[in-house]
Amino acid sequence: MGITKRHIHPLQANKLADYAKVLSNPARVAILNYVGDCDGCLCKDISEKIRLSQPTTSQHLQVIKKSGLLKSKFEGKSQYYRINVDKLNELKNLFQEFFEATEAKCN
Amino acid sequence: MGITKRHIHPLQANKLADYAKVLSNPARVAILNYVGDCDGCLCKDISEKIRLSQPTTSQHLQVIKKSGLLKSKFEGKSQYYRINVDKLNELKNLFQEFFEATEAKCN
DNA sequence: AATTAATATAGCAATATTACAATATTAATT
DNA sequence: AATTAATATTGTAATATTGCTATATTAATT
Repeated sequence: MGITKRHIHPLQANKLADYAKVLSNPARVAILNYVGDCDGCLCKDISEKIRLSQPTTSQHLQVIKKSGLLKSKFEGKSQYYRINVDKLNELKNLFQEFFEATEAKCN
Repeated sequence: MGITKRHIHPLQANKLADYAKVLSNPARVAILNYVGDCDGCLCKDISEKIRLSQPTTSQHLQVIKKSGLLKSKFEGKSQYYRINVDKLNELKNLFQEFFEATEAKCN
């Protein structure tokens, strides 16, 4: 035991929790804020901006990218990160629906 | 090391991450779904519904309550949980603003 | 006062997360 | 070919999370 029992919960609950987990670390939120600001960001720049080491930043970037919220493009040895706006909208709607559905039940 | 470095991040990033952490476990999302449905739920009923033990459910309830998303009232030995709709709205707006602000930057 | 019922707490084991330094990989540049 | 620069990977340590069983607490009921 000690591991989350995903299989006993509804799919929707697992999905929301998975996305929430991406946002559950302030470094990742800060990264998303910064990547939104610049237009194509490098890992090195991000790591300096958020003041975490390059490897730590790289790992966070991979976690966010795996969720689909970030996309990236290599140009030579440089990898430029951008927000995936489609995915961002998907999340916005998912959270919105959760909050509204939960609120609607309370009447 | 190994602990999240909250102090290096903006307050807003920490705040969003804290709330996201509450939603980052499917059991807690399932609890919120269920408590929304019933009108005043008991820990025991919730634990049966979400199929986790009573102590585990109790702990999740405390985590959610600490965030403000749930409120409760004792009647005798029974504790009735309800959604705190005001807090729910606060979260809805917080997430909404995050998604919209992030999206707005991408233009 | 003893019993019952609802909830909370303590203690534990398994696993996950966070962050780093050191190193490896990769691709452009000299 | 050697160097540089950007990123990724490996290994590690500290801490956090998840869930359980066993037990404690609390308040109503008998």
